[in-house]
Amino acid sequence: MSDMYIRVAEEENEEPMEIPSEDDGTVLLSSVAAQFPGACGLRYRNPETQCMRGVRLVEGVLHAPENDWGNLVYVVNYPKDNKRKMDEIESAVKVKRGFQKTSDLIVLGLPWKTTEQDLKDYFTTFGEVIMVQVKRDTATGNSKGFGFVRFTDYETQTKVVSQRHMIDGRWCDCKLPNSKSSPDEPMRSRKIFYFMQYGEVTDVFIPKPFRAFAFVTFADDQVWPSDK
DNA sequence: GTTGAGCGTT
Repeated sequence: MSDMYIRVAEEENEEPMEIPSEDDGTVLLSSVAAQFPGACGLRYRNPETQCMRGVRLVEGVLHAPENDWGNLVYVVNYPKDNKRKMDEIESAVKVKRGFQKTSDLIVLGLPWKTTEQDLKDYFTTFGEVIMVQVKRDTATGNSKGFGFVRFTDYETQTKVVSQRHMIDGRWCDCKLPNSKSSPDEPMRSRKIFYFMQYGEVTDVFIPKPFRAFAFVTFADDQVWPSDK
């Protein structure tokens, strides 16, 4: 009985992992938790009733149903609190995918000759454009050498802000404007949830101006993404 | 008729 393993998976349809049992046929919860951090128990689907059943757990020791682990795949239980966090992660992902607002971007370094049509033609190659502006002297009509652009999709905005742009022969920069009309930055608290699955987050730093990356500090010095 | 870091007449 010293070389027995039971098969355990994160979810019913996922790749099982073999977890060693003890000499008396039990399995230590700590053995499960070593492979599935945060685990608080096991469950399995009863072949007769097709219902999920919990595995008996007494003082950190998991006991085989009917004194035989059989060839079943056991599924890891996590505390409800963890489940709640996972829901928050999923909703945060939805926020990123669907409800992220765009803002006007300032375009610096434009050639004097560049028109709004030129700007629209250029930026449309990245994605759908809501509007473009070239700022001009009201008296002369001459370009001031900068303008604004707004995109439909936040993904497009992120892409555009993260690189430089060759427009009519000059390198230009797109940034979030300092001044008005930027309904941004309620994202700090949301972004944290992306990393909560990897460990406790102690700090999040998002560079200003926005440069499409950020620094996340963990309490633990060894955090790795799960390999799914 | 010029210029080259910045921040938006409506």
